[in-house]
Amino acid sequence: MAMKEFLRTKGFKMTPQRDLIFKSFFEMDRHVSVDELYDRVRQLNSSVGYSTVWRNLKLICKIGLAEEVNLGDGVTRYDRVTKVPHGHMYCLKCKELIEFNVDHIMDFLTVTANENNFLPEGYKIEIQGYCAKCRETMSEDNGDRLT
Amino acid sequence: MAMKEFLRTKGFKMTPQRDLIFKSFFEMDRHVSVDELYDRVRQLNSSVGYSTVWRNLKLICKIGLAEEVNLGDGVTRYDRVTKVPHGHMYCLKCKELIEFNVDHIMDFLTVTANENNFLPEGYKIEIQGYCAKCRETMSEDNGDRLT
DNA sequence: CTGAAAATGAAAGTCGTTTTCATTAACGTG
DNA sequence: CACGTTAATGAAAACGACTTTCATTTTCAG
Ligand SMILES: [Mn+2]
Ligand SMILES: [Mn+2]
Ligand SMILES: [Zn+2]
Ligand SMILES: [Zn+2]
Repeated sequence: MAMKEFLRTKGFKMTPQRDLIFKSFFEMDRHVSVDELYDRVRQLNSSVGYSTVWRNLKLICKIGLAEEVNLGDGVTRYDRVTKVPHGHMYCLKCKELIEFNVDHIMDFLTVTANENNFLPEGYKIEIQGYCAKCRETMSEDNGDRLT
Repeated sequence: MAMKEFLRTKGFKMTPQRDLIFKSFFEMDRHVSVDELYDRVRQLNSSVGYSTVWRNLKLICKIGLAEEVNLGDGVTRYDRVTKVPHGHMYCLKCKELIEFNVDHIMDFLTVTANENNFLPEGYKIEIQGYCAKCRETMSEDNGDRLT
């Protein structure tokens, strides 16, 4: 009942679809795309519409429980919000996202913003490349171009 | 003639359109989108096609003179490559991109990648928020929600 | 010059995202 | 509970940046 109450205070209603979508999102791996969540939700209730999943993902962001992540591959992913900001290592081959702690950097970024009179709303720290798993695979397949 | 030679060594040909597009790109503010460059090029030669501008921007990237920048607003921008990696402060209101030095951070990112056996190909360091100019405007317009 | 290969421009295609619209459901109120 | 207002839903269409296709033109090495 907690989520329902929370939503009410913000002027939103609870529905069976919404309940299912929210629960599925929080149970799945963070960083899901609309399609991925849609597929999962459909397994549990095949009548839920794509736009409903999309709208609820947006809603989850609006109420501050997730944020959109854009990695330049044309697909928006949704990342559960945690207290700790973090960075992402993004594998260009398997698309996996590995998170890493970023505390060391935050001071620097904050100061930089300040110096420029820039009001920060969010940060994005990303390393693109190839994950350990893919590096193995790739070096087996074809010499070792990557090491 | 320098660029023409350079292209030839890579198997590409020089054309009047290409020449115009390349020159326009390097004269404009970095971080242009296809549309922005297209508009500029059309001012100088209104018969150049959109796809030609697009293809040449891709080419500039392929030969290593620029890279794509994605900020999650659905528009790809093209950033001239410089020896120094840098971060971007991205104004959510006026879309301006302010660059900042990022040397302090690179060590940390390199080490982080290493620890995870991740092979880095590129980095993205971004601060999203509101630039000095927009902050002024906004606080005039409506109290000072932003300070 | 000539011919093979690359480049161009217009138009069409792609694909994830977003909006529209008619209908249904939620839920505070009486 | 019944009601009325308002939000939510699902299907389909619209959107828009990006990418490809294809017929034609241009480049440039030989
Ligand atoms: Mn994350
Ligand atoms: Mn830049
Ligand atoms: Zn991988
Ligand atoms: Zn601004």
